[in-house]
Amino acid sequence: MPPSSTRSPAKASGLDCRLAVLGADVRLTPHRREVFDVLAASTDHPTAYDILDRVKSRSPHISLATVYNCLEHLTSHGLIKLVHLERGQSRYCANLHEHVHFHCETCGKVIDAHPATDFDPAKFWNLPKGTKVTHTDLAIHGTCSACAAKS
Amino acid sequence: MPPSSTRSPAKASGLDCRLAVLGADVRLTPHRREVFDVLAASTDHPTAYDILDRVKSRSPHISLATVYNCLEHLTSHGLIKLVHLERGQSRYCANLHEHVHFHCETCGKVIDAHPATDFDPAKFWNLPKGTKVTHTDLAIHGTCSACAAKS
DNA sequence: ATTTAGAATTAGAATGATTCTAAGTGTATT
DNA sequence: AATACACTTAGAATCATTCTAATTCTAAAT
Repeated sequence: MPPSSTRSPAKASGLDCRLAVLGADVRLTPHRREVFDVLAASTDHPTAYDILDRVKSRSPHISLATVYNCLEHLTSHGLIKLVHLERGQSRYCANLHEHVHFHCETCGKVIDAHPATDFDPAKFWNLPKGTKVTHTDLAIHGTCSACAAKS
Repeated sequence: MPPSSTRSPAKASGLDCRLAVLGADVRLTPHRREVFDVLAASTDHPTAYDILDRVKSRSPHISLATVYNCLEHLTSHGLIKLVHLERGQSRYCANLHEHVHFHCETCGKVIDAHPATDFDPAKFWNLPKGTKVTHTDLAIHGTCSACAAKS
């Protein structure tokens, strides 16, 4: 029986886990919760396969399709972000704070970089009139300090 | 017979086309030249398939593999750029001026936006010490003016 | 408690994009 | 003419992702 008189708009299932993110009370099935927890505990921007491997230690029978389903659900509900840096596998990121991605072209590592000051793309680039911006994705490519030290 | 006494470092073949880009004298085979010309004449950030279709009007027997080979060659020689905005097909761009990409999430259109003023990512984001930046990729997602007007 | 409806999960097939392979062709130098 | 080597090709192979159909699970209705 639900605790409040009206049903939550998002139907719950499974163990009915909840996650308070950005003021919203999102309910998650056990698998979705595990996928989220794995990603939240990762700072290396794992791919779907990486996440499958990590979730398997807790849920050995989870399938890749379910991981993709969970990631899609979490992404569309704004709990995680999808990162496209290169051709090939997409990466995922549970850091919801405003940030950009530094991508080392030598070792492939991806590092979050947080803003030092406010940034408004409209100030720097001439967008056609009437354009509405919902979000921006900045990827900074180069060599990380560790790789730069080696060469 | 080559015009100068020493051979160009990049061996030429075919009709030995040349292209002066960014001060360099790049030699191109006919197919590479056609792929470049098609892309240079396009402002819509075509995919490899789009480019295949357009090149076919001049060279009906060109294959997709050759288009990919040519695009890879042109990209690695800095004559064109690869653009990753979404999952799925990559797009290509012959605009070598500093610019960013506006991506309409409604109609999928991609528009180049040129800088209104100088932009240095290091001023806005805290990168670890010793990091070397080679280039940045900014994608601005939103709704283009045409799609915004419709809704 | 049982039934029902609908969402979640699964394995595996299907799709789509890209890369690889091996053979063939062409061009330039020997 | 012979050789070497880059370019091109078709098709196979690979990789990432999505789809499909069957199954399981949960919550609500009976």
